[in-house]
Amino acid sequence: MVRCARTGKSCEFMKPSSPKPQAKTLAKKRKILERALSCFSQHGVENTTIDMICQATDTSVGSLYHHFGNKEAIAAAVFIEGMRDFSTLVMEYLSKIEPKELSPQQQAEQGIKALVYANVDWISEHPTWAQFVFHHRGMVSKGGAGDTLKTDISAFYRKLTQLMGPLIEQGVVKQLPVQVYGSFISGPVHDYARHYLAGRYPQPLTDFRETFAEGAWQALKN
Amino acid sequence: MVRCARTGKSCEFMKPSSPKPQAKTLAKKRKILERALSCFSQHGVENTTIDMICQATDTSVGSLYHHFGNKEAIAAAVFIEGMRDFSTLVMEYLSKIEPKELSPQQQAEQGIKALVYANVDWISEHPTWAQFVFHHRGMVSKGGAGDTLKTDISAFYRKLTQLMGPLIEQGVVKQLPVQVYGSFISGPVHDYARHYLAGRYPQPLTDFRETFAEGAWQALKN
Amino acid sequence: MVRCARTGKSCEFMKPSSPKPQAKTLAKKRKILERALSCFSQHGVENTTIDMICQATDTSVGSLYHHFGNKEAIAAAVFIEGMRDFSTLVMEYLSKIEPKELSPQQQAEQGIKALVYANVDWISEHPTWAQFVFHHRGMVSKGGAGDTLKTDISAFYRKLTQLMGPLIEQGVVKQLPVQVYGSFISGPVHDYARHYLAGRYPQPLTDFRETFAEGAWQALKN
Amino acid sequence: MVRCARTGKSCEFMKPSSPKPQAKTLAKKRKILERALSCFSQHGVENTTIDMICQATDTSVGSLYHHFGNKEAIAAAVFIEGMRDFSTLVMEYLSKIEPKELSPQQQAEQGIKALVYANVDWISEHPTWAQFVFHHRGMVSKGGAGDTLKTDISAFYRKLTQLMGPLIEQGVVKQLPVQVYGSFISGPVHDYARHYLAGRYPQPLTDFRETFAEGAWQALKN
DNA sequence: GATGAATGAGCATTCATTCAT
DNA sequence: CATGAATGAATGCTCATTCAT
Repeated sequence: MVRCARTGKSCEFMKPSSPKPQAKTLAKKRKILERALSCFSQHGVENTTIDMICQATDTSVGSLYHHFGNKEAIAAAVFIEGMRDFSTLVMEYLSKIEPKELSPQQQAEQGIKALVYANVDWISEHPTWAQFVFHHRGMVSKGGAGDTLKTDISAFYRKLTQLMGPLIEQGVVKQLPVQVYGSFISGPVHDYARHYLAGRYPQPLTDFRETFAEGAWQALKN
Repeated sequence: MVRCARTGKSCEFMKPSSPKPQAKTLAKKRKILERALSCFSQHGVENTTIDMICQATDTSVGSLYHHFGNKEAIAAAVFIEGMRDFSTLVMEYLSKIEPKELSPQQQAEQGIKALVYANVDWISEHPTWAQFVFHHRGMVSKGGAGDTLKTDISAFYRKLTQLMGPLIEQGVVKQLPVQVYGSFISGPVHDYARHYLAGRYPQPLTDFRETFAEGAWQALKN
Repeated sequence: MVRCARTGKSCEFMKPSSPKPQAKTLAKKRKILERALSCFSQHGVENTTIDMICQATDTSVGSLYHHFGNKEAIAAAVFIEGMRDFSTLVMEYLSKIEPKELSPQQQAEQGIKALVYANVDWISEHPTWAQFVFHHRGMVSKGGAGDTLKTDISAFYRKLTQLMGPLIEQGVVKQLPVQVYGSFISGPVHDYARHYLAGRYPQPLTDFRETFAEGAWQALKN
Repeated sequence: MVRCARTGKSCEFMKPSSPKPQAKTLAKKRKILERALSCFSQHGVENTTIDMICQATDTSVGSLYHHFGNKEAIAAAVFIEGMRDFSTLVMEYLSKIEPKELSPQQQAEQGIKALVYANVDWISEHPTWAQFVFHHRGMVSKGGAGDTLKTDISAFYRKLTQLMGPLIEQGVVKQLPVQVYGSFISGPVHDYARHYLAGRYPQPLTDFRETFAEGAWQALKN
């Protein structure tokens, strides 16, 4: 038996709905997501009402629920859209490095710095999205959309492991769990960004792009 | 003139409430704060209802409002209580360093590491409180209690500046704004802690106490 | 002039819709009715949504509205379909009695018992339909389909009067309004059936087929 | 751990709320129940909105939910109040019979007829309540109030068994399950009442008080 | 005839806050 | 100081119905 995504009710006859989203529809969904993001980051997810989103997106309540099912699903969709955008940038930066022309040390340094750059640049270019994405990871696990996210994240970690694994063995960087790597790379940037985006720090994040990159490298190199 | 904690209104006839709250009352307040914290961290602040806090604290709605004025004030009080607890630990760790017996490099290293230790240890000992405190800084500025906090925080930064200022001038550590220091010191720890406390990472924070300390030092030293 | 099934509005230019619906269409309508019934009896009419019926019948919302006009009309159609089925059985049972070969007492007894049997048997064979039909008589009067039903019911009572009228005059059964006859005949059966179908009684209705028949006869005979 | 009756949410600290209803409060509850009944019977439970009940009872939404928790619970409370009222009348009628002065046959006849009278009289005196009570038995089992009802009902059946048991053994009435007794006693009355209360039959139920009593007796006697 | 996206009035329910006792 | 009944604005969500394609 299948549950209705919207209602949650189930009925012996229900079948899994076939997913045939039209191009037109997709464009509209994307637009809704962007506007919804703007609401979320202004007021916080909990304080954003469906009504706000309706007005921001020029959509009726019914239509919103027809496409997303519920408020949480909207937030999750926004989150995933942002996460995907971010990880695209990460992959792009990493793919620019040409391992064959570099020494192990150079590979490591450039890899780590590329990750820091990706963080700094994406946050600077998409501040609202960043603020939202980095504060709502928890939200997604609940909604059914969690799977999509997990796929993305594990792909990310696989890439990271693939990159760092050999370098760890060669002793050019410290031997640590992948997660700790992540914390050294994005921790300082996110911490600063959070305060900056909240208006508590005056100097923009980009002023310290090199600082954060160099710091992460110094913290992780052997 | 005095403002009513609840209404925010003020009246020329109001007198400051008796300045010596009874021991009994204080203990009860403390208990309320702890239980409220537990609610907040279970459900999130927005999703914690006054009713939950009432039941958790064995207090009536009326009583709660009599003492705190409104929900936001309760959250702010919880936040401040935690923040104060944390900064007490920070000060304690810092005061253990004997500057006179150490070289500038040693002073710097020990100071930076002490701050990392304080973060790691406090978070490990008070995980719920930590999770709450580090995610709700924004909350307080709204409530009238913001002043109390600002006092605390500026005291903290004054202390940090006082400690690092001379060392920066002597060139033993990089020349950076105080805020960036903060990000390198607490960023990685908090990032890891957030994931760990959310159950996403298996290894406890304390396993990397030294790692995070050494990393911060490497990132900041000249 | 003809009324639009959907809007209820009428217009001088409208023509009666083609009087010979295709076999294909009829079969589909029947299927829809059966599936809709299943929904109604699972969730109750009020709690059955158009969406459920769509999924249960593999039909689009639009199509459903095209054929029936509105939700109430669907329920009414279901009701009437069931009622007609039931009354067919009643007529069949009654027509098996050969009045000419029987004494007035025998005629009366067999007639009354035939009616009880018809109730018991039809309910047992079509439990869902029965549950629905006997609980929603009110529903139809509202919808425009009421006329169809009234025709059926008055035909039923005419038949009953025609059967019992002479016997009442001859004094073999009590002299009572037709409606009271109906209550003695179907009241106990329906009461028991309601509880049984709701799962409150363990023994199936058929176990008491003869009991209910005999009881009705005893209650009504002179 | 305990669930909040209203919210459904649970929190580690919650305790079962101590039931201390004041006299004043109880009177108000009773009034609310009566007015709510009137709404329910006019529009049906599903079609009665909370708002209607609020206006009918001169109560705020909040207050209604403070006392009852949700709409279903209100309906259940109404149902139980009515059921209790009815069973009080049943007991009263039964207690008037003096078994010692009567023959077994007389005992049986008077007992059965007393039950029919109780049905006819209560329905006639409380038509709205009757209409509601006899159509919503299913409703209660869902709500937590079901236990209260089960207690009442089983008490009723115990009484009935206690009364009829010996008479069945003595052979003055047919040997049948208690439930079938119930159907013969209340089935015809309820069937007629349903139609009458719906305005489909002209003659009031009381006109056939004796008819239904005699009919039930004839159907059940040996 | 069929489809399903769009609509929006309507509903149950929540919850911070007040205030009489 | 404590209590908890009362309040009602606000919110997320549902669902019958319409209509352009």
